[in-house]
Amino acid sequence: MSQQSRDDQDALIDALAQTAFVVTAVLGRIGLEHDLSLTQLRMLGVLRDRRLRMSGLASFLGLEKSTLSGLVDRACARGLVERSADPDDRRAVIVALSARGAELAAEVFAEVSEQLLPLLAALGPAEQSRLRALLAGLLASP
Amino acid sequence: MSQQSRDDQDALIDALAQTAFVVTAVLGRIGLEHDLSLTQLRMLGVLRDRRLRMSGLASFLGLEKSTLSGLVDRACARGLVERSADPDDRRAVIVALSARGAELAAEVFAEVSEQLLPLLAALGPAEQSRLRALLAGLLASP
DNA sequence: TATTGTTATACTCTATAACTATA
DNA sequence: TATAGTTATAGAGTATAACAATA
Repeated sequence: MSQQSRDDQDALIDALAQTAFVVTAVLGRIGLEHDLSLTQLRMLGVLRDRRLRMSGLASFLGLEKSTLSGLVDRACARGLVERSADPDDRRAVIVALSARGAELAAEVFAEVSEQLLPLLAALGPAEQSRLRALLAGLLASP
Repeated sequence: MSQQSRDDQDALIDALAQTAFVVTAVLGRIGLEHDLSLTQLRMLGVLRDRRLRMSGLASFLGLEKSTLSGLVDRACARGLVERSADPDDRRAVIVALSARGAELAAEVFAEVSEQLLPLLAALGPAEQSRLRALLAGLLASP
């Protein structure tokens, strides 16, 4: 039993797309309050746990290296990230959060949690666990 | 029991954000193949079931009216949407999909389903139902 | 006067192509 | 020759401010 009709699947896909838009909108709004585009926000998020070369960061974000040059330029000018030389390869440039960038990233991502939490409050604790497990399954699928 | 620890909630928020990025990436990639930005894609999606005035469409998409003017200009130039007069208010402009726009929208959104479905295959039928219900609860919350 | 939409302007994000420096 | 980054250029998306036409 419990067959999935075409309509059921469509409804799920719709729900997923809408959820994506809602979450993205929250990220965008919080970013805006700190003068950060979604891309800058993602960059800060990626750099929270890592130091990367320009090329590595570009492929992480799915951007061309020329795009990243501009992105890093602007973040650098604002003192959020820093470029440094790679001692192993003099062509390469390492990008890392500055102290101020790390501080801002922590602040922003705390706000994100804060603003998504009320959304989650619509679900009970058991349901939250269940949702977490389901999304984990989804994300693991490659 | 079944208390939610801080870490559990953070994990759920992380999963939500990642899901949003994955879904958005799929939408973006399919859009790209048809020379449609995410915003153009959303506009087509909104106009699938509605005819709207410029102002209505702008607020639907969360954009300034001036932004929408350019967006509609470009979509118009490609023959995807059409402007027409509002008989009730000569200041207003009605935007609607053209025949070709409707065709493209149907095609693109069929592709979206096609590409998200395999992701969903990671879950069994009962889990899909459960996820749908949970997301619906989430989206209903505000 | 207030509202609807467009235009002018400016900035960010994005890619492609050409270039420099290093490997 | 090939790779890492930057620069030049161009186009889309975005907002603010000024404007025209209509209500």
